[in-house]
Amino acid sequence: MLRVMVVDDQALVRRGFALVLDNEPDIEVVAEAGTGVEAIEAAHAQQPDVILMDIRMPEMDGLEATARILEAGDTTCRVIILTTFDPDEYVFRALRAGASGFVLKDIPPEALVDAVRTVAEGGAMLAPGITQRLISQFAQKLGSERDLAERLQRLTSREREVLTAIAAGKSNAEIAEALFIGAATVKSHVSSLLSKLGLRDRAQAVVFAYECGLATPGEHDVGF
Amino acid sequence: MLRVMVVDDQALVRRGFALVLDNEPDIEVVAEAGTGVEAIEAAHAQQPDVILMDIRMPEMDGLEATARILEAGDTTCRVIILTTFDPDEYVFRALRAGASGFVLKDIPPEALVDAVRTVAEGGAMLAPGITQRLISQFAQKLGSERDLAERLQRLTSREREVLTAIAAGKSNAEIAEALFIGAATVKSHVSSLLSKLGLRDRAQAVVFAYECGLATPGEHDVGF
DNA sequence: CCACACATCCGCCAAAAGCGGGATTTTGAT
DNA sequence: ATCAAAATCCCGCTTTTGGCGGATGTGTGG
Repeated sequence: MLRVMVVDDQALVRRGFALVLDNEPDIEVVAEAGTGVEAIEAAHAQQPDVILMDIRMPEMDGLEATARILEAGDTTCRVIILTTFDPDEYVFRALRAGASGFVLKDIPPEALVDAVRTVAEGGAMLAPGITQRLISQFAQKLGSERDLAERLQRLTSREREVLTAIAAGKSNAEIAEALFIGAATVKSHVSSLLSKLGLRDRAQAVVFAYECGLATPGEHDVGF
Repeated sequence: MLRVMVVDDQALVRRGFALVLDNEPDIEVVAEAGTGVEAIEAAHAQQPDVILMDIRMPEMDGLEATARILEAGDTTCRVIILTTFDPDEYVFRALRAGASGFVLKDIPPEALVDAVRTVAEGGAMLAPGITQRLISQFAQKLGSERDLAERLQRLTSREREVLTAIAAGKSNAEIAEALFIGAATVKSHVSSLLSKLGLRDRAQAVVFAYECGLATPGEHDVGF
């Protein structure tokens, strides 16, 4: 039995969703909440499997509440964000908060039920437009890498190694130490790869490394 | 009326999907193809709205065919990739090729029909697991950007401007020219921002800019 | 076998970058 | 009005960097 909680400040909306879900034999609405604070308390007390969370609410908005509930770590529940209209500005915050779904309130009842089941099973469900945008953003990044990656092949393996190190923010001396070669040799490799790639300095080399996918954001700590 | 094309090397599978779709009043299967090459020809000739594309096929796989069809630009059709099992390795290629959907073949018929309609309307439809992974990857990246972006706030607006220019591969002289200030001033800003961010040189500054999202791959040409 | 290309290595030198000062003006907030 | 912060500029000084030339090994193909 799927234990679901519905969070919305409008009681009528809340009851509507709750009725739709309770009508399913395998779904049980175990809690309702009208504010973010209530939601946090109820999530802790009832430990639902899935939470349907509205964004606009008094006291604390749904995204903040989502983040707190999931950060607490004392629960394994998953959250579907409900919104009325253009989700553009909220979607990134929602994903960062840890939401597993993001659907519009005009979703057909069957689709909502599907979404709850899907999310409970570990999947994710986004409104079609959101998915489309997520894909676009992803594809754009991957797309430009191809032609640049070809230029990478003109480098020797040693040069690629050096370029990777440069893209990690290492100085020539550090690269020399890491590769067990002389500092002068590193400079030679650097000069060579800059020339081959048509770049001027190591800063441009870092840019190139990121643009072609040799380095990708989120890989290293920027502790330096 | 939605014009749909089904591409799969197994005739039975093809017919199965085609029958399901043709059964809908607003959907018409206008073409079928058994190979990637056939798919390209048929897409050009029939101009379908949506293409259901299998991955594994002789002659040319579905991803390659998808890329060619969409690259051609003489069509506005959208593609849903069909696959049997673990799509892990194909997902990125598919998204890069321009696919608007990625679903497993064990999808329920109604859901497939939904997917076709959704995609035709400009949305996207991914298998729940895929969506989940896409979200995870996104959330991870956004997460690491968060704290770094805070450090960005310690900079003055001018310093952020300079940092952006550095992240574009510009030299101090070029930055000076672009901002209508003296080269010495640029050096001051650079020194200041490096100090504030705890970085050593401009190469690390570029890394920081990419890691915190100030610069993102795929934005500028690496023509320099 | 021997040229030739290529990768790898090193030293020298000029240019750029980065550092630590200091000074002036503009801007904003109290 | 006043004070603080930011933005602008300047100047030496040291370190790093990048370009140039040259040395060595390792193949590959004529």
